[in-house]
Amino acid sequence: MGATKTENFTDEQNELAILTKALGHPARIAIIEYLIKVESCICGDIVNELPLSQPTISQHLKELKNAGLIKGNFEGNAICYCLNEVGFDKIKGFFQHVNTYLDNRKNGCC
Amino acid sequence: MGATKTENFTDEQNELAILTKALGHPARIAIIEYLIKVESCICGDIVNELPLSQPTISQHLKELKNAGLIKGNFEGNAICYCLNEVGFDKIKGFFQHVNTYLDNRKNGCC
DNA sequence: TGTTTATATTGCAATATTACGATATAGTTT
DNA sequence: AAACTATATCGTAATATTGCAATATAAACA
Repeated sequence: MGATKTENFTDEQNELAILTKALGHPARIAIIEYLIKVESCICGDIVNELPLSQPTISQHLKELKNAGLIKGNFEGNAICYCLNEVGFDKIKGFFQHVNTYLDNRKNGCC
Repeated sequence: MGATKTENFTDEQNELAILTKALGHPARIAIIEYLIKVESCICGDIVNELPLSQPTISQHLKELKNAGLIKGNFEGNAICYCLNEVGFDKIKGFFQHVNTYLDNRKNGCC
C-alpha cells in the first residue's frame, strides 16, 4: 500500500481533495498570491520572485494548472499565467458549506 | 532534496499550506463532511463509515487535529471529535481574498 | 484485578512528492 | 539558418505520505 484509495470516495470528494492538495504547498500558495498581486505574468517572473529553480517552478505551475487553479496562454515564446476561476469556484461551495455550518453551530461541540 | 523548503516562505504561507494540505486527501474531506452531518461523533463511528482501517482513520484524525481543523475531547473511554473553527477561520481569509479578486477581475486575463 | 471497549502508536512496505541539473522543445530575433 | 530566450521534460536522489497488521495504552465495568 501507500497509494490513496480514491476508488472508495465520491468524485466530489476526490476532486475537492485534488484542489486542496494542489494548494497544500507554500510555493504554490506564494504563486497564487503573486498572481493576484500582478494579475498575470510569465513563468520567468515567478522564477525571479521565488527562491526555487526554474524546473521546480515549472513543476508547481503544472500542478496548479492540472488542478484547474491557474491557466496559461502562449504570448510570443513565453507563457502568460493567471488565476483560473473554474477551480476556485469548485472549492468555494465546500467552504461555504463549512462556514454556514460553523456560523449556525449553537453549542460548541462534544 | 525532496523536502519542502519551508524556510523560504512566510509563516502565513506555510500555515495556510499546512491547512490546505490537511484537506488534500479524500478520506479527510469525507471525515470533515461526516462531522458536519452528525455534528460530533467518536472515532469508531468514522471507522464504520469509511472503508479504511482503524489505524488509518486514527492517523487521518491526527493530521486534521494537528492542523487545527478538528478537535477531540475525552468522553468516557472514547474520544468525541468535531470541527475546530480555528483552522477554518484561518483558511477563510485567504479564500475571501481570492474570491474578492476574482469577482472584481474585469477582463479575463492574459 | 481481569476483561472489554476505544483509540493511539509502532514498524514496515508501497507509492508519491519535492527539488534540481541536464537537456529538450519551441518561438524570436538577427 | 544560427543564436537567443522562455519553458517543459527527463532522470534521479532525498524525503514524505498512505495504509495496515500487530501491539500498546487507557478508561469502563464486572
